[in-house]
Amino acid sequence: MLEQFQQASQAIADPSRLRILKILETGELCVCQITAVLGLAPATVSKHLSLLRLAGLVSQRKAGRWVHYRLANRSTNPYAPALLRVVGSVLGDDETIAADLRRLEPVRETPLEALCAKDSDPVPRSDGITTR
Amino acid sequence: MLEQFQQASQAIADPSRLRILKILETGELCVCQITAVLGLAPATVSKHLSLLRLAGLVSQRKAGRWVHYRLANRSTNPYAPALLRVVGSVLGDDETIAADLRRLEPVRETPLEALCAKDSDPVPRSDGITTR
DNA sequence: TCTTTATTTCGTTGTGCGACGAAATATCGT
DNA sequence: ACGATATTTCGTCGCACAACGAAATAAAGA
Repeated sequence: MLEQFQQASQAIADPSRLRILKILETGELCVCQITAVLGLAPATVSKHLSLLRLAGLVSQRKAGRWVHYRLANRSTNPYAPALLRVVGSVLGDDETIAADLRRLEPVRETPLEALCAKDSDPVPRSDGITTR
Repeated sequence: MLEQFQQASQAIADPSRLRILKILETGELCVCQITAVLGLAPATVSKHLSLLRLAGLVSQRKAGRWVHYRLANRSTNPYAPALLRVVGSVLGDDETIAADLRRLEPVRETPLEALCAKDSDPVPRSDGITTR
């Protein structure tokens, strides 16, 4: 019990995972879309998603080559709903989160085949800082 | 903003700090009382309390030799109230927390002068495990 | 003032985790 | 079956932190 609460609260206590949860609030996303928005290495994003899934905060759905993640509805972790509710009620005015959501828009427009292609253009950050 | 949320959620994502918050829900306590209940070294408890205070989850009040801590009402951290509310609504049935509360009762009965004396008897754990 | 003691600070040690690149796995399209 | 690619796993590095003992600080009482 105490361990489960710790696991879930630890999962939301990381900036990258928080950013993932906030963009997932707009709906299901596949790993390469999340990677494009965050600007982190695929391995890093995958690890974060794995942790979020173990904590019961997100669930996954395999569809062909792609794995789609979404916020968990009925969670295996009894503390996930309350914590997800807090996350959802918060950080609406954070600049990092807002920038992620702006970067997410064109990502959602682009077909997965084009977005995930090896030589596809990275989604630029609005502040001009380049990652990777 | 993101940092403040991270700081507060990281603060609640530790078993020892969670135990501290849960016993503080019954009211103000001084450091030596908390130490007696948790069975951790004073330096460790002090560090945890310092972190909780930086995160805006608790506030302190100095009274003579003793420093009393309580859950923060009006916090410096905008995310503290929501997270404290979650903590308060949860873990009522956890055995570790329940044992802490049982150990807390006699601690509250004992005057601080007797409780904190160097050679005072430690409050035994109900499960027989001895710490330190 | 001197002693006692509650609390904090300091320094150390062991552990956990976030980041990445490289390698392994799985699935699609040819 | 084969090559391409999305995702995960593995191994590593650097850093943050939980725990403690020892030393420093602060306040009470003699």
